[in-house]
Amino acid sequence: MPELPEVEIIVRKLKTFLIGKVPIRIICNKAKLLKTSQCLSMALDRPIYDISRKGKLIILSVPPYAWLIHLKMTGQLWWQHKDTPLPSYTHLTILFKDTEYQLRFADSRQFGYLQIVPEKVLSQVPFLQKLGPDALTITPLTFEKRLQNRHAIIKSLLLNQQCLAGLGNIYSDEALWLAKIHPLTPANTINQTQIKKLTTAIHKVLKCALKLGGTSIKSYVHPDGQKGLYQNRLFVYGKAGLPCQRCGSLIKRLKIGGRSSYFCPVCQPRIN
DNA sequence: GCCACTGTTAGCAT
DNA sequence: CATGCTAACAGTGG
Repeated sequence: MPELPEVEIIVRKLKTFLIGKVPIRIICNKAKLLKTSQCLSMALDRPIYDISRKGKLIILSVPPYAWLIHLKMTGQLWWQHKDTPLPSYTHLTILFKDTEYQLRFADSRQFGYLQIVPEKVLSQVPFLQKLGPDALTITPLTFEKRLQNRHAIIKSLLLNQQCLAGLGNIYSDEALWLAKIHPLTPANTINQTQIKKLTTAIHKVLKCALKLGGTSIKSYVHPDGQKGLYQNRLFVYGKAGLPCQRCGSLIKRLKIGGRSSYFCPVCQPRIN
């Protein structure tokens, strides 16, 4: 569920809670969600220096280690007092020095993980190595270069984190609708003007979602429990059979690579 | 109950 | 290399 705006909001809020805090213990109830190559205790008892993200991956800088958190589809991070009842499917709990608050990692589908690696080898983590440029800051020119030799359809490439990092199913569909591009369009047939429009559309939809606290459809919450509001501003995602807010035609749903794609057949005509 | 669906990604086959 | 399919898992809704 969490795509770039949701992850960015989590990072911003975690910063206000966690910078300078010293993790002293990790309680792990589901071993496969905790990936550590070295002795775990080595990574504890050091202050959190910074928190950032690359695409949808959260990175806690805890020198000389980096803690990587991926929420995948249903992962949640909660910052809660120790006496607050545990959220369902809490698999990891991180305790800190001098506070009764805890960072809790819940994930019903158990696809997410916390991986601790020496900061030195961060650039060798395969997932990070392959990750494309960030969707929030990519320029039309960079985007054009990455699309020009690709035969795949644009919807698949927007979801491909190696092509562009940060978009998921919701914001891909929203951006294509804003840019009036059919999801099945082969990437290498999209002209410069359209790529520029698509880049602008991606930036616009991500920034607006950020401003509204992200999209809370199923499980997404901020670490303090607050929910996003962008689900009220979606134009096409999940809107099959409803009128297009631009032209009134009925929104269609298409299965692309096993994922639902929503689009307006009139605003987003198939050209190629 | 059963089946189809869900916001992600890695790994494998083609 | 590029692309497409499936699995990992658990919940929800028809």
